[in-house]
Amino acid sequence: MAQKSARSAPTLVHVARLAGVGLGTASRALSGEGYVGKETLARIHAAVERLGYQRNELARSLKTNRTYVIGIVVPDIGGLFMVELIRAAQGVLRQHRYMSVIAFTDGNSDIEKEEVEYLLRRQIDGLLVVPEDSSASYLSSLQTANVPVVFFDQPVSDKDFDAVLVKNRHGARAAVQHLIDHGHQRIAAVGVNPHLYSMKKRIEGYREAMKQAGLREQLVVTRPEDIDRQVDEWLGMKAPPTAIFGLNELSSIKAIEALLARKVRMPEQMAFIGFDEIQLGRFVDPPLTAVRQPAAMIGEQAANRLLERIEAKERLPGKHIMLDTLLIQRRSCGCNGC
Amino acid sequence: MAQKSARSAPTLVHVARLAGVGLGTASRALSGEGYVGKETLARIHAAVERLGYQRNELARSLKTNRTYVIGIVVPDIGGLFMVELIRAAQGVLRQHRYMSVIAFTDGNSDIEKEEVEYLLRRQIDGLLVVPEDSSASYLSSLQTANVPVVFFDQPVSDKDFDAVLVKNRHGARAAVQHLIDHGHQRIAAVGVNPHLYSMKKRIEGYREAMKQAGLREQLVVTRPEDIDRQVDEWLGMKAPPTAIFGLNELSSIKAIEALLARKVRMPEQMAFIGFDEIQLGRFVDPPLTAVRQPAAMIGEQAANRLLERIEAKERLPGKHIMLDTLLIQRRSCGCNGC
DNA sequence: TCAAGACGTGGAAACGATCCCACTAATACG
DNA sequence: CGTATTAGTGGGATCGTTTCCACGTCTTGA
Repeated sequence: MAQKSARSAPTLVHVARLAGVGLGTASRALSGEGYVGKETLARIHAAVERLGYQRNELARSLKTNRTYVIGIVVPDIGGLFMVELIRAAQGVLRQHRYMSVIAFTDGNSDIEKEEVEYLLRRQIDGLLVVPEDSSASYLSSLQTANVPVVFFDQPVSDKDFDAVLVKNRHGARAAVQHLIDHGHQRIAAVGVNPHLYSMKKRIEGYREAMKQAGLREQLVVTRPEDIDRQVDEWLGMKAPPTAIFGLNELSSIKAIEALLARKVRMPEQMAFIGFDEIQLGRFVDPPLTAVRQPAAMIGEQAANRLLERIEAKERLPGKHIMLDTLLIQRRSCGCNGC
Repeated sequence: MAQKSARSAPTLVHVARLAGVGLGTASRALSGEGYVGKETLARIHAAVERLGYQRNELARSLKTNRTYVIGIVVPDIGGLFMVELIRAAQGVLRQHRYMSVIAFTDGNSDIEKEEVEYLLRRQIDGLLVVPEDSSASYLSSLQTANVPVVFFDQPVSDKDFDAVLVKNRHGARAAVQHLIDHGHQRIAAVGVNPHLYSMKKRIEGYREAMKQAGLREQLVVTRPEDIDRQVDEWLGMKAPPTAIFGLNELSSIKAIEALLARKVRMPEQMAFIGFDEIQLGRFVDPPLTAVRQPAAMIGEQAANRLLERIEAKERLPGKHIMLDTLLIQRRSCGCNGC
């Protein structure tokens, strides 16, 4: 049981009473809608001041059917990518007077479903979700609750929903092509979480580039903790790869960690490009070349689209927004100084 | 205006009607409190199923005066420290069926006040705050709203409030002492944000250690972007410092960045210890020695204390919980292999 | 002079739950 | 047999707002 103050918090009724006005008038005065006399207004404000009145947003939301709360559901907040993305989305929402609540799912779709449904019960006005898999089990709840949703980073199978995506396939392909342009023939790729949409697309990109150049794929998708061993294996081959492509942040971190630990010279002995920048990428020797995702832009675009949907009176058709990646050329790929 | 579904969401009234029972009975059935017949229960559940009923938590909270929402207010989520801390707190809260909403203040105390007051209006059940300065302007609002609060990382001047803190002074002192034990005489310290409580305490620790050893202080507290220049200046001195102590995460990053850029050999030419671990600390050559804060523990302890306060019927006295730091000895301090 | 508007106001009915109270039936106990 | 007690139920008041409606009182302009 929550403790109660001796005198519990003042309500609008108290304010109205103290100001000597009707309840309706007090409400109008504070919401700023509708007529209210200048002098009355002053009296009401004085009363508010005196009592330290704070409006109860719960009651207000119940009546207006509007909470001004947006739920953001993401798997995790490990890397910079998510942080930036969330921050950007939050910034946009905040400007429109929405507050956001963030829920983490740990990459578990059951938790994801649970959180989404809980948020719906809380009557949030909108939802931003990085879904764990494309067949999210709560899609029907969303439909019936009729709450605007925008998906991030991974689309859902139902075409009625919006999604903001980056060109994973295209970005991966460009990165691998860049390695090929440097003359590499044996290019290995390493990743985790094969069921993720973005991972699939990046793998596609890798494959396309390799196939087009007539090169043999060396693709390993595994658990993070096995990457170290994998790098070892590659280094031990008679004809080891001369370049590694890290398919996401975590893979890149593990791979780089392994390479650094073995004092492999980059890029001479092994070139490297990662999808996603990693925090130490700029400092490490050599600085890491990487495919940068426009995290902030993803966040902004998603938030904007969500607001659009919330404001819209009619039902909007689903829309996919595709964003470009950018190849940040530093030195681990063999470029120098660019 | 939020769009409305053709048929708006079903309420308990609809459920009760469909099941052919009274409103009260339906409520009791779903909350699980009070008597309700076995057969009736089944009928109600069937109705819930049929209608896809989801309880409206807003209405419920309004009546029960309990939201099961905790606000977490932090300056920023730049580094690992905050992420870990928040995650830990959230984990504990989640287990007790509380959901948390996170608000960022950008280190701006006006935003901080705004966010806290907004959260209070939303009738949250408790608050976890990393305050920007100890004289937080909204303390009186907190008192009158009578909402349980626990402060993190920095206490507020009012002794009635709880705070979970780390032994900043002690940790800093131990780190500097460690450098002294390695034989260093000229130990510089660099930091930012002098008004922060934690920064002040660390500076105290640095000073104490230096004074006790009879060494001359070389302390610079400045803006992050000036650290590069500062390191330059130190390196250019006739008798340059032989060790640097980074007073927090950001300072350490900037300093290390500067040292790496100038290819300063560590620890031979310059030893380094940072307060707070930095993400690249483990990978950089040499691996960085650092004072580790028990981030997860801070989060847990704070969450637990908050729950204690929420559950308590009487008014609890303010309590400070102090946690130990840990010196992670890697190689940048001159130790090797330990 | 009178009707039409603009201003300004108070009261009551929601919003969707909880929960207390009153009431019935059936069982138990002396 | 009378009276507690337990199990089960329905209804209404209530949480703190917003919002609609009715009803005044002034200005206007024809």
